[in-house]
Amino acid sequence: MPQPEHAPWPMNQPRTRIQKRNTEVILDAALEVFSAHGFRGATLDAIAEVAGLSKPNVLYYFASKEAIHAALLIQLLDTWLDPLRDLDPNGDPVEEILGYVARKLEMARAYPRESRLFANEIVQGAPRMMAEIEGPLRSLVDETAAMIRGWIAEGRLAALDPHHLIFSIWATTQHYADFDVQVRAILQARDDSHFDDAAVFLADLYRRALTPTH
Amino acid sequence: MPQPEHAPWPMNQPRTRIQKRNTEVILDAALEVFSAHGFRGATLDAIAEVAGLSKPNVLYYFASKEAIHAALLIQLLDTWLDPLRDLDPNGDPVEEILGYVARKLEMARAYPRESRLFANEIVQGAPRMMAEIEGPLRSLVDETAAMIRGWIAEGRLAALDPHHLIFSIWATTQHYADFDVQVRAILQARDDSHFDDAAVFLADLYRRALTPTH
DNA sequence: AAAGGGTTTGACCACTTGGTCAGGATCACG
DNA sequence: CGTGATCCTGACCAAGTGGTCAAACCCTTT
Repeated sequence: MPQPEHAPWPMNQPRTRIQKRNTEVILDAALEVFSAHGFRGATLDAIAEVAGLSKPNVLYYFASKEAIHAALLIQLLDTWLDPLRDLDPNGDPVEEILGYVARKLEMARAYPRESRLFANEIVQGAPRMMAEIEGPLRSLVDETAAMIRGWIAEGRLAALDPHHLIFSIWATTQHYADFDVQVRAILQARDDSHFDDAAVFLADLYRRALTPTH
Repeated sequence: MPQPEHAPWPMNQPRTRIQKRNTEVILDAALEVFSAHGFRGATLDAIAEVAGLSKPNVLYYFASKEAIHAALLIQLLDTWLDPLRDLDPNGDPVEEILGYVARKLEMARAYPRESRLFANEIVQGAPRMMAEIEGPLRSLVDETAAMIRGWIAEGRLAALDPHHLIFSIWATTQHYADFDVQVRAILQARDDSHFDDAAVFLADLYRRALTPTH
């Protein structure tokens, strides 16, 4: 009878100690499984096993597989875009963008599963994220693009298409998380140190490309 | 009784007209489905429906779901790497690399499904492609990196890490295929014309970054 | 036109999957 | 304590899955 009707308590602030622990454990396990197999490829059994819980118990905390996935995505997009919001219109343009590249690369190193979760979703057509992309994400990108255009007009940045510049930064940094196995196989990397080389490379690349030529 | 024992005729040159047509139809349908859902997310029923054949008939031409997937990947990697082989050690370094970028972007435009098939496989850990990556792919990349290092030593190219340069080219060009829906949503693109802008941007980016400063 | 192969299919099977449910175990609090 | 709410589970189900098979249906060749 007292089964929660999914979910009666506010997801963001669980009511009991156990709720807090288990929702966290489940979301972490789900991140592991969804990022490794995509939505359809992930199974509740796998999530339950990684979480160390029984399948019905997982479904006690989340109404469905969809609900777990949705909870993950909502939680993700915000933190994922934070570095972009940190761009300071009053800073030095080249250094601001280089800083953004560095922060984005650092996220790829620290949160590869989140990056792959995102990648899986987009590659497969973003069926559960289109609204977020067309709404908040597009707005933020457009604002940033306008800011960059301003810098270019002031002659403080080389003239490059702002939107495609942003795309290229996303692509190059997330590549080290999404295509991790390929990068590691080619570099025969045993640890994370190639991220340092990548940081140097990307700083060089974008500094050379973005510094205005007078 | 005369069921082919999977597959008795050489896959590359089917024996009958019908075999040729149906294997092609199946592989095309499989490309569609695998690239959109990943291996585990794809179903034989879906492939059969897209192909316009019955499920048992699909399994008459391929031994299993795995076999279809393998046939696709084998066929893919070669053509995928061809542009890299076209780099001419005797050409102008900057123009050679810009040409490579342009060809790679053109492939992303012309063969987005192939790119996404590849992306799905790598993002999910490349469980069925590791051998190819650690073998032929790594060799080719290492050779190319050595060539680029030579150009740099001659002062004909800016000093940038060759491996990471190659990664960045893959990342930026394939991004337009793999993250197609995101790119389209942000640019509100209704056709393919943003690929032209991307071509201009990438040429600008890499020309500025790669041209040596004397 | 008959034969012999290549081709196609409906029916079927074992297994996996997301999800349900009744009841039991455990916890928090008066 | 004890009692009510929270937490957990084994057993179960319907739908979907990859794959099999015998029988029927072509299609070509003689």
